[in-house]
Amino acid sequence: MIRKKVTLAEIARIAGVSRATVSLVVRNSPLVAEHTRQRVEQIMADLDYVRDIGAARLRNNSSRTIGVIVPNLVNAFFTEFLSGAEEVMGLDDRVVLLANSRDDAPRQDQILQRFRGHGVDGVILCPAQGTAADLPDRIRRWGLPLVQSLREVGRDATDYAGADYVAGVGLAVRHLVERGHRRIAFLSVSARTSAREERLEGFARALAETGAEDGGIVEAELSWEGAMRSARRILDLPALPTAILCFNDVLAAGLMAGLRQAGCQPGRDRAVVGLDDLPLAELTYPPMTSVAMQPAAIGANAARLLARRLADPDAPVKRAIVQPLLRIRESSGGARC
Amino acid sequence: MIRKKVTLAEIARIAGVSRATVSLVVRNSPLVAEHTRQRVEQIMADLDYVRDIGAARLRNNSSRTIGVIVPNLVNAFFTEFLSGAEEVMGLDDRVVLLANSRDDAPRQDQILQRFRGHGVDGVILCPAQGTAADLPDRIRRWGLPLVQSLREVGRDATDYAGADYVAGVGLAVRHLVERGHRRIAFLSVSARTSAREERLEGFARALAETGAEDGGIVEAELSWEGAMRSARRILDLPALPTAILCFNDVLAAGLMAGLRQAGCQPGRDRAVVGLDDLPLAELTYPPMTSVAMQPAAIGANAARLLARRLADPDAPVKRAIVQPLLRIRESSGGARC
DNA sequence: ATCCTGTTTTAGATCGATCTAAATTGAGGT
DNA sequence: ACCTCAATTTAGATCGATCTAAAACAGGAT
Repeated sequence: MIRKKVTLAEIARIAGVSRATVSLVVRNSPLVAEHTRQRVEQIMADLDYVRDIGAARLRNNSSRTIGVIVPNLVNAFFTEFLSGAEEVMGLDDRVVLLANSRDDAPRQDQILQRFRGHGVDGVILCPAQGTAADLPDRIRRWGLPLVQSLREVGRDATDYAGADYVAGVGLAVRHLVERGHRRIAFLSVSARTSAREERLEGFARALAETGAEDGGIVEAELSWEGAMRSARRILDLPALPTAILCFNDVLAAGLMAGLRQAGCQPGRDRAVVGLDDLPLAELTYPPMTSVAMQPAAIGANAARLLARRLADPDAPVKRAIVQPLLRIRESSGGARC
Repeated sequence: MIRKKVTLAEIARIAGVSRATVSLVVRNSPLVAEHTRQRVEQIMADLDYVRDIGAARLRNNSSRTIGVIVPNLVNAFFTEFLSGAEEVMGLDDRVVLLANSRDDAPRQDQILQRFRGHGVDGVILCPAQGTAADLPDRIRRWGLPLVQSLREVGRDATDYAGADYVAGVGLAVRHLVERGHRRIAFLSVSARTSAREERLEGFARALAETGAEDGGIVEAELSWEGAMRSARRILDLPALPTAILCFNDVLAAGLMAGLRQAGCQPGRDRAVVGLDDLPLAELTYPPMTSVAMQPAAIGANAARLLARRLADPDAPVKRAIVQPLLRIRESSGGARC
């Protein structure tokens, strides 16, 4: 019942032409005569021929496969990113090899080896926490085109797709200042990544520009529960901030739950602002003010950068930076308690 | 600076043995003498040899690649599923080709062809809405092992990994009945999938078993906003239900927002219960009672079923069904207005 | 020395598509 | 009839690893 695989050679035999000719037809070469092309295409359709891309790659070195490595598949930030990248790759008839580094650098190394063995044409990498700064260089020496995204190591070493985190944090801080907040705290994460540094830098800069006071930087584990537990530490800060800006929406949501548990109503007693504007920002109570980083657009950019790099390996290094948008909802209200 | 690829032949030349021997070393065959193995392995390590899996597949027909097709990459239900599957595949040193069908059957067909061309060893498919019932058969005729998951067409046609949706809905209904609700509505989706049918069937069955009254079945578009708009229609139902069970958490969250907008407080005035227990269930206000379907566990099961099928193509068809768990929070409170 | 046996190693073909360089075809010009 | 030139087609090698079937080798036993 299971038919044996239909190959180029078989099509050629039936059509009475050589394998080379059929190969030209498959690749839409203008070299074949129109009537030959039609006959061969008819036969391919009849026999349900599927071109073996692996075999093709062996010869011409293009697998139409790209690897994508993300540090997390639960956080919507990364899955929207992935979704954007997959979408654009599909348009180009490329296929995505997916792997989750779980933010673990050794695991990430393994994955890269695996991808290498599978002959990917290029890699989109969101580097795990603790990735060695020379990783981009090592990858380059393998002859593997690389685009970093969302995070990066070795700044300017490779093409990069991201959002302007610094500006995004600036939007949030200015919004809070306009609402009359003077002392703003930042709920950060412990994991050291470029995304964290940029957000912290944006925070410091925006404080300087607006003249608002640094309400303190508190670190939480990157999880809903971690942020919830951090509420206590924030309320115990020597000089109580009236607003708290959070590293991302997940932390902001957890913090809001924690504050409420401690009898403090976010959006009324304390302002809370998130970053990323994930769908969950609309679901929290009260709905969360956040800054949209548009991860799907970043993913799409990353895919386009990689496509460009594959087309021209010697093109100059390029950065595609998405501008963030402030989404005002209700969690950034006043400060009464 | 870019070194040429290191091949088996090169290792063989340097080690002074044949390609065949090196190949045996690569595959950990017991046929090679210990000292040869060590010498060869040393050289492979020194030269940073990476085995070309594509070339290997061409000969022995195993690419250690499996395709996963999901209908959506934004809904956490599917990304958790994906995460579970990717995880287990990685343990087995397999790699995941990911694609998003966007719940579109023709697109899904294209993807399958693409996967076929890439020589995947097998496919985990969550069939798109409107998938032809004979698709599993067609895929079988291609000689491509298939596991369906989360949804299925042509029941019992293939291995299947899922959750017991019928039982899950039963848990929710019984919980509501225990809380004193007698008239329960169901907020469903328009997209026709086996998951929808099962949940509806579970609803009908649970009503029959508990003697509760069918409060009506309302359909919404599968999105947060769609559910929000449906609140009006539910409140306009001829006989107002005291509780609404929703097809999934996304709908339940939207419905809760819509109800609140209409001046009805979920969890106090009307009970709302979701299905799936996504992380967002903890973030809604009030926190949502839901039934955990454990998509990550389902994904892991799907991967294991496929691994089993690859090991033994003639094994009998098997189903792996996860038992759902009721998570009681606050949205399933009383009915006062 | 010779034969046997079990252990290691290997030459050469193979998977399916593509590349190179060359052959074939056919039309038009002389 | 012969030559040119462009348009088509093709034989054969090639990519890198694995398979098959057979060869080489070592260590006893005779």
